Parts: sequence; C-alpha cells; structure tokens
Amino acid sequence: MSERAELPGAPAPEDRVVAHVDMDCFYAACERLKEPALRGEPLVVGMGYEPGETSGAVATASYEAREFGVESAMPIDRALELLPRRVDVEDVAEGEDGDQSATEATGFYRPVDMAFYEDTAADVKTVLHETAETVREVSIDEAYLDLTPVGWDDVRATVDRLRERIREAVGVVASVGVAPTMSTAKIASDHDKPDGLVVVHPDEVRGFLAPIPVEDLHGVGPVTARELHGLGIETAGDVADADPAALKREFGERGRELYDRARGRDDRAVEPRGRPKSLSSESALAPTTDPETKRELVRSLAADVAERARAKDALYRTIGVKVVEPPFDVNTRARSLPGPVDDPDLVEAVALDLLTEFREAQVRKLGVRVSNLAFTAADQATIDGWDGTDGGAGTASEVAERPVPDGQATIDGWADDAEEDSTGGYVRRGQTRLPEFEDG
DNA sequence: TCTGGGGTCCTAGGACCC
DNA sequence: TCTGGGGTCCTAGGACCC
Repeated sequence: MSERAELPGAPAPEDRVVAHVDMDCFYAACERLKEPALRGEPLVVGMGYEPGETSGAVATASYEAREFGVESAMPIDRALELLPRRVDVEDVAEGEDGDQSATEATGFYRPVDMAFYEDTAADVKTVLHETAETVREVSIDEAYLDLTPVGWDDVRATVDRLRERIREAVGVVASVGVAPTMSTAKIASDHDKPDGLVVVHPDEVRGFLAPIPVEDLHGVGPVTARELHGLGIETAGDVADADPAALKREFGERGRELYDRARGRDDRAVEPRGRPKSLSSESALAPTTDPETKRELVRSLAADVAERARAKDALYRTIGVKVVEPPFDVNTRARSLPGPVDDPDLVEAVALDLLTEFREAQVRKLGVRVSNLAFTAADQATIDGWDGTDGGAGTASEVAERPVPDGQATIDGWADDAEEDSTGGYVRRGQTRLPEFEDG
C-alpha cells in the first residue's frame, strides 16, 4: 500500500502520531504580555505601521478585533475604517464611567515588535523541545512534533501538559491538532481555535476531513479554490471522491498531492527544518520614478541582506532584485556568480546593475535577495554541493576564477586555488570578470 | 479589501552538453 | 548538414504559506 519503502525500524506512516502546535494570535498575545491592559480589548498589530499613521497592513488581529471585520493582511487604513483607533488605555476607564459608546467600537493599534516576539517564541520552542525529540519549527508561531513515542493512548494527556506549560511558563495560548499525518494535524489544530485540542485517530481521518472546505486545505489558495469550485469540488470529501487523473491534469503534481492529502495520505515524516534556501529584504515606498530614490533603497536593502547572510554564515551564489510596479506587477531579475561569496559590495553592485533595467519605471516596492546558499559553519562535515559529487564545483579553471571574499574560510575542493590568489585583489578581479557585468 | 515582509516550491523555456 | 533524445543549469513568474 505504501509507495515508499520505510527504513527498518522506522514506524510505518499509519502508526505515526503527529502534533501541530499553533499559537493563537501570536503577535497580539505577545503585545498583551508587554501590556496586560490590552487583554480582552480589540487589538491590531500592524506591519509597516507607525503609531498614529494609517499605512501598513494587519499582521494579526485579536479575536475581539475580528468581530469588527478586521482581518490579517488587510491594509491598516481599511482596518481603521472598521475599527477606529483608541488612543490609550486610560480611555477605557473614562468610557466605563462616562460615555460607553465612545469606546465600544474602537481598538488598539500596535506596530510589530519582532525582537520581542522572537524572544517569546524561543521560550515556547524550549517547551516544545522538552516535549518531543523531533520538532519541525515551521514559523515563529507554528511547529510539528513527532509524538509517535508517546502513542495514541497517552497523547491527549501529553498535549494537555504541553499546553499548560506554554500557558504557565510563557503566558500565551496554543491550539494543537493531533493526527497520523502532518497535513491532517495541521487542519486539526485549526479546527477548534483558540485554545483548542483536536485529536484525530487513524480510523477517524477520512470522516474528519470530508466536510472541510477546500480553501482550508494547506496549499489551496484563492486561485486553486476558484478552479476547484469550477469543477464542482467544494470539500476535501469531494476531492477524495474526484478522479485523480483529472486532478493531475488540472493541477499537475499538486493535484496528485491534493488528492492524497484529502484522503489522509501523507508519508512525510516530521523532520527538523534544514538551512534556509534564500534570504531577502524588501520594502514598500511611495510610488516613484526617481532613480536616486530607488538606488538608495536598493543600496540599503542590499546591505541589510548581506549583513544577515553573514550573521548566518551563509555564502550566496545568486543575487537578485524584485521590482514591483503599480498596480502590482512583480518583476524579478537575478544573476548567478561562478561561485559562492560573502561580499556585501558585490550584492550592492549586482543589485544596482539589475535595477538599471527599471530606471524609468514607476516603482512601489523594491527587494534584494540572495539565494543558492552554501554554509561555512564548521558543524558540517562537508558542505552541500562542494564534495565534488554533484558537478557543482565545475572545472579547475572555473574554480580559479570564482570571486572569493577576503578572509573567507577555505572550503575543501578549491582551498588551494583560493589561497594562491587570496592577496586582497582577488575579489575585485572576480567581480570585474563577471561577463555580464561590463555594461553596468 | 488596490496589497507588508519573509519565505518555499513548482513550472516552463532557453542554453548548453553529450 | 540534418536529425534525435536526455540531462542539467539558469532565469522568470506564479501560487502559496505565515
């Protein structure tokens, strides 16, 4: 039945116990840790939002704010129409003994404070890792736990304890879904928010999934949902009953996956996340055609992304820009180097060069990205792509021409070539030799 | 709903090699 | 000179996720 051969000793997929932990309104919950007076009040956390302003978008809306129609990703000015801003907490007291209606339909707005949320998330992750050997951290507020060793009989008690510990030790609330697969656990954690625990046993999976609307399936966004509706497919049950060949025809590989997941089939084991594949930095701006404004922003984004790459010990081989023209036309341009580098000046130079194509364009957002990452960290025995087995290292002469950052740790396979030329002038020579670089 | 920022994965076409 | 097929890498765009 299983298409994939399992390693000896590994549990068969149907015997797995997977938990998906999802923090409820995480950013808002963190703001309430800082400011307990915000508890129970409508609260909107805005990205790209500054106190008193109307720009930016909703990162998280508390349940109280959602009552007014405020939703995630909504522009702040739209949220302010639905839920006007209350200036400070003292207004609440005034409202209580005075004019109640003045405060009833207002809420609090706070800008995103990532550093604080990351600290809080680290405390949550500590609890998660104390509960399970294998944890896959998906995002700042979400993770999968492999609870197979706990087993079905004890999993509810284990998760109850986990949720209690998160509440006590950190002060925020999590919803958890438990199921035999990651995809079903994910849906289960969403099923009884906030503060929910939904356990779906193996023999209940199909019945649990059947009534779920397709838009609630992981991987189904607005586009796919619309296409599915066009085929008369409204629920996961409909997907499970559909012709898999037709789904494959319509949606390619994703169609096949959709079909499997709707039937509760998902052979993925819970595994820790690997290293990042790309790093990027982007920023919106008041639409402009001014070249120097654009260049200045790209310079700062390039510096930011290069700095973050260095902090993560990441070398990059591809540098790219993103240029968004009104209304929302996304353009990307990228250029690959002969070999991985850590070179902030090169990031800036390449990004500016790629930007020249959009010299005349009106621009509402700009981004800089590095990808094709390789890592220097000493905790890796061999560096991916550099053990000579995938052909990525190229010929000896190509290797010799690779730009090498000053003082970079040597990497097996081309250390000798690099050292020969590591006289400080190497980076400059590497840069000017990039073939497409001359017209810059 | 005229849209913030950080990511992942997939697809498709072209270049290039054998 | 033309014909074929397979494989890999690169770029660009798109859908999606939190």
